[in-house]
Amino acid sequence: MRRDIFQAIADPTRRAIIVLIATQAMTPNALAENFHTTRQAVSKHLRILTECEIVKQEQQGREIYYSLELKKMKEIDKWLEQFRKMWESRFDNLDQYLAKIQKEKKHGKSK
Amino acid sequence: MRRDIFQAIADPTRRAIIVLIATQAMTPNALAENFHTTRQAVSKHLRILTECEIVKQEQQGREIYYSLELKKMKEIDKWLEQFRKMWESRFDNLDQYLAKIQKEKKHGKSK
DNA sequence: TATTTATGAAACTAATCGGTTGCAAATATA
DNA sequence: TATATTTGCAACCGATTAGTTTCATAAATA
Repeated sequence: MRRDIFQAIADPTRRAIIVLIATQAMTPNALAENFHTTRQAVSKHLRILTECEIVKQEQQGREIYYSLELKKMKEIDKWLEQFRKMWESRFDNLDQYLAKIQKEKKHGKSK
Repeated sequence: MRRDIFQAIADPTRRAIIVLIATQAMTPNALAENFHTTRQAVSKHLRILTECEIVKQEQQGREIYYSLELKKMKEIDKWLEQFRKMWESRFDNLDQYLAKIQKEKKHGKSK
């Protein structure tokens, strides 16, 4: 299946699952209790998240604990990087500009 | 239409559009030249991006220039925040630990 | 061993998605 | 004014999506 992490986090239920397992590993049954869907639906979401390597499994007897693969979240962050530079540079430049003209006002024009 | 920013960025063409207009405003026609789809398909993507307020329009005669609404990108960043805290505390600590033991290997145990 | 529990997978369905073609409206140009 | 250009919108279509129900398997428990 041709799924990437951006499609994976497009679904609100999957985002909620991601948030839930971020702090502690959970079983499909425990996860399903948090949603108004069947356990099987949650299982399908977990399948997709597993395919994208966003979650990892750890079997314990007949239970399977799912937990978050944090480094995959970093991939989204990496894509955002290019825009972060922009919004940071815009405001930073404004700050610098304001600081500059304020300095010039005080001390007279000096490079 | 029940669309949010996460669904908006799920489509690769829309992500490419976002990147293209991030640096300079562009018309639908100019944008369409960058993809193997019709202008109308690009127009539909722009409609979705507009509904999500990810892009803003500026009419100039019969042309419409689309540009990025940077602050919407920040919303994704905001969601990522909760995970960033985690990976920074985990991986940065790991990096520091690795750097530390490497240093100790070279120079002998020194703080 | 028989039963219950936890899980994934298959088959099906209604809704949505991304694309197309065709058209209408508005603006620029001949 | 007649024509060309730029654009958005509607209607349609095949593929995908998220959900359901049903079933099979494996592990725990009675």
